[in-house]
Amino acid sequence: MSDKNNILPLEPITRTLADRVCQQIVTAIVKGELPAGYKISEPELARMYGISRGPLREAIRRLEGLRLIERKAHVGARVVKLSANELIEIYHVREALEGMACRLAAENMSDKEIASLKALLDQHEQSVEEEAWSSYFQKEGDLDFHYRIVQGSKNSKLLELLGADLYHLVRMYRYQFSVSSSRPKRALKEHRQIIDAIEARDPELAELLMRRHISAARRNIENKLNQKTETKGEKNG
Amino acid sequence: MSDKNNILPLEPITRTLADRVCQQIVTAIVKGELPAGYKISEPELARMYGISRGPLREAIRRLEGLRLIERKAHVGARVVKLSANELIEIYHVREALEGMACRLAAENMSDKEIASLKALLDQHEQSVEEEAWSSYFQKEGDLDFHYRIVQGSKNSKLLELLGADLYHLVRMYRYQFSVSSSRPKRALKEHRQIIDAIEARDPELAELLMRRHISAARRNIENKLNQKTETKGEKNG
DNA sequence: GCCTTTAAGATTGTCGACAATATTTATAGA
DNA sequence: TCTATAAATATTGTCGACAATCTTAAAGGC
Repeated sequence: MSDKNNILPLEPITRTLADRVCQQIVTAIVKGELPAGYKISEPELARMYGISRGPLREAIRRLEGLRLIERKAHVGARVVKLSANELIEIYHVREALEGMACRLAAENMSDKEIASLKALLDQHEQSVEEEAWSSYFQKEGDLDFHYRIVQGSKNSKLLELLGADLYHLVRMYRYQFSVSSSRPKRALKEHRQIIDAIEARDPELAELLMRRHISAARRNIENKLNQKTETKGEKNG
Repeated sequence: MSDKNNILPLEPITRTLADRVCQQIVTAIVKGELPAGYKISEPELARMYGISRGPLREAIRRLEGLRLIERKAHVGARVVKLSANELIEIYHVREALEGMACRLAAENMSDKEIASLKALLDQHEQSVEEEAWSSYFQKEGDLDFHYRIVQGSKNSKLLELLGADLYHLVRMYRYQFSVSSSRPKRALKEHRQIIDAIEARDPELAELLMRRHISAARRNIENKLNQKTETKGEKNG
């Protein structure tokens, strides 16, 4: 209580330089400020963020763990450039993982969490009807719903995998392709069905509905991609 | 084609110090030479492997990505100590992920891969009947089967998640608890059913069987753990 | 005798410099 | 003019030392 801790940060502003810079770079990549495929120069980034190469390398290593950058020995690191195929792959993984999360959530989610999630959906519905359901809120709101279900599964491994490894990639994709979830009302309805199944403590149904929900999103993307390639004309036919 | 490449290593002997040391530490952890919960001292390990702290920190950071080490800022790193609960969690994740992998494998696995996998099962069966099906071969053989199916899914994200994040943890668990798969003949029979479903190109059935297979293994472990806690007596009743 | 405070020790975080490797550019030969 | 070799450059990998932080232990006060 002396004069040493007179300024103690309310938020964990910084635990270490690498931590802080890592978060900054994550944001930069997700928002596209560091574009996909960008070659990362260690001295350049170090100068940009005002730190030495040591902590920066630590941050880069962590970003690699998050699958946001790829690195080759003696060559360097690049921001990942997810192909259409990889995006489809991610949705297959989400279908499996979030389906299981939903099943477990139906068993382990507390009544309080369920009530809170239903309230969130009410909020979303209001946004939809006000047609203020645009861009930012939609994206974050949708992910918020899915994230809460994963939390409700009470399975820390699921949370790690979906949260750390896939969450940022999906966010990056949505930002850069500015994907509107295509049919907000339809998605909201499916969300309601899911939470109803969870509230009814019906694991089978909850998993089934979540898998359908994500599977539909995947097929939607597949269709869009097919249209694009058709528009482009036949290149390698 | 000059004298520069006269000695090109068949195996990637060493790409970088961090790479090599990382693999060494993985093996050490899996085999229990670095016991669970062990406090990792950077100077000590650096001296042990004859490298500086720089590459060692790089390796430690990678190990953290593989979930084999947990680290806290300014405190240090410890070898993970997976609890019974976490082990169950991992099996839930495996059920979801490998179920999906099996579904995709039924669609994407080549006839050649299927034939090869059936040959592998013949080999396993022979080992069982010779009762040489003990310890090492059993563990690695089982994982080999599962790994090949994941490869057959042709989904690189699945391969990353199951290969990098979960594979080593399962290996570690099997080594340290020296778990025998309880019923080798039963497991082999289930493996045959699975490959049959894949060969029949029946994704639904393939996924169902794989999920049952892993789910059964999980319940088996749960039972053993319950027996243990019962034997221990009631502690927090 | 127990708790608080303070100081010592050890460990991790950070930095700048050097060495090894890959890429690029320039030059010589066909 | 094109190709291949070789030097030059830039980038990454590695190292040792210093600074900040946490842990442990001891001393003083209540």
